[in-house]
Amino acid sequence: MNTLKTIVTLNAATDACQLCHAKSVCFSSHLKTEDLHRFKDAVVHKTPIERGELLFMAGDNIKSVFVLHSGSVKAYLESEDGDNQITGFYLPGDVIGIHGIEKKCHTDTVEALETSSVCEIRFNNLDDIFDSFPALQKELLDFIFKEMNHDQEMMLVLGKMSADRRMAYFLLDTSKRMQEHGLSNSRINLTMTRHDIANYLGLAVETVSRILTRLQKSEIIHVDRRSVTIINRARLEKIYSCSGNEHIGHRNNH
Amino acid sequence: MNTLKTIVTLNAATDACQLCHAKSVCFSSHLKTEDLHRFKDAVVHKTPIERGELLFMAGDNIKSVFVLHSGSVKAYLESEDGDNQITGFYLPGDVIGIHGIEKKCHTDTVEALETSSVCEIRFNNLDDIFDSFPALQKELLDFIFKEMNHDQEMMLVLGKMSADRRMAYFLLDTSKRMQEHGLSNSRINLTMTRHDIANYLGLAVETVSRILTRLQKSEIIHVDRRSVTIINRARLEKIYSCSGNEHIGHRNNH
DNA sequence: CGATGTATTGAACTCGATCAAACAGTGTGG
DNA sequence: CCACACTGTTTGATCGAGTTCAATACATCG
Repeated sequence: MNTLKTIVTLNAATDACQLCHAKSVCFSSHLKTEDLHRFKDAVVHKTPIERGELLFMAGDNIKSVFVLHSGSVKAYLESEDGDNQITGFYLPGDVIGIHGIEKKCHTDTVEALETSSVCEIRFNNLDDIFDSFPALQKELLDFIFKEMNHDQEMMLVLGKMSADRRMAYFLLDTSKRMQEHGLSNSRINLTMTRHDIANYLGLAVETVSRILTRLQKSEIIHVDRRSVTIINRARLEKIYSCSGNEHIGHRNNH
Repeated sequence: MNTLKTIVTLNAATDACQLCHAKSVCFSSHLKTEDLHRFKDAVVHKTPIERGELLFMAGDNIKSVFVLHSGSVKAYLESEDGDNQITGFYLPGDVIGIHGIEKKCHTDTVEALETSSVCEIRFNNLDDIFDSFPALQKELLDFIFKEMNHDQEMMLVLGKMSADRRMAYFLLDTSKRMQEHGLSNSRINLTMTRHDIANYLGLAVETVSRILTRLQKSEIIHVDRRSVTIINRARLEKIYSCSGNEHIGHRNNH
């Protein structure tokens, strides 16, 4: 378990990007055709990794950046006591493995939530990353800044919000991100466990479970195992934005 | 209150960097002499801002990046309900105003904690920021990545740690950063209020106050108003790293 | 001085954690 | 096909860390 897969270079690497179903959301889509060829030479497709397997671990040397091709993964920081903190969930098109670039080694560990595959963009020299593909520089930076904004937003969520608001935030944010990645924005497919959600939001599993149940009883969402459908987005947004007012149902409303 | 100061270009801009007491910690120290001249032309020194005044606000257009020259500032996110979240405290040499660059407007607000001054590095075009001074590119990126790692670390602090651990983290981290900036690492001068510390750590003011008192009674730190001296760093580190064990004194140990 | 912002301390309360147990899927192997 | 182990999820009952409310102390400054 948790072994790193060996790298397999595809013969058809040149065509791979054209055929890639994540093409439209991949940051390489911003390259001009002449650059695209050089880019493809740097790209290595890795064999899929299974649920629970690691893409890399905190401490590993960084020699490349990854773009998630299919599936979904979680990134987490390892704490001194085994109490990890999930820092994010990633979807196809997302850039992975940029944290700790300046230290030349990963600061986080990335683990597959389901069978997933990535494109690995190799660099001879880490300092090259921003020089090799000038056209990609802006895209990569945009991604880095988006990541920073997300992390700061999480500071607000974790530092200030009630459990209900955190959960509402998670559902709305996941919905938004799925939409940005070309997926349905009302039916959310949770590839992570309740435990992962709880960890990410700084809550206990039981709390996550209870809130989901309450949201369902209030007919704001519909929950079926790992599939969550947003029924009443307005009320969910109200729970997220309002600190008071909109409460989720009562103990017994029969 | 809270008005932005007008910009004053110093005649002696060329010498300013040489004379600057933050020179050794400023990222411009990595420039070669030929670049340094071009750099100085881009630098504008702003008149000092007083405690409570804003350097910029969330939503303002970004047309430059700042380096803190003297004093200290806090950055915070504004929440929909007036409940802000402080995302960081900055010391001389720190780069400020990089969040939201890809959106071309600030995502956070920066406010002086004491009389402070900054160097403003102007850019004609935001996309220039990483092209104008190739030698600075790495330094600026290092700073950005360091910031990202800090933000993620805060996710762990806010998501997983007890109030005691958060406080220990804050004291140790502040101490470390002050040392990196060439200041004493055992006597910490807190330029922010208890309220700010509480906000930053996701706690109530009263909790911060109580923990400081307890830490003092246990002879781990000495508190005198805004000045905190670390007496027993080992025990403080134990509180930070251990989740259990090392507890801070008892109610009454007389 | 009094006035104001900041800090401490005490008492009561609450949200969410923890503990405990049952339940639901999903294999796995006889 | 069923018994089983195993992992993930739900639900209930209890507990406690930290919040909230309230009052007081302290520092600084007009």
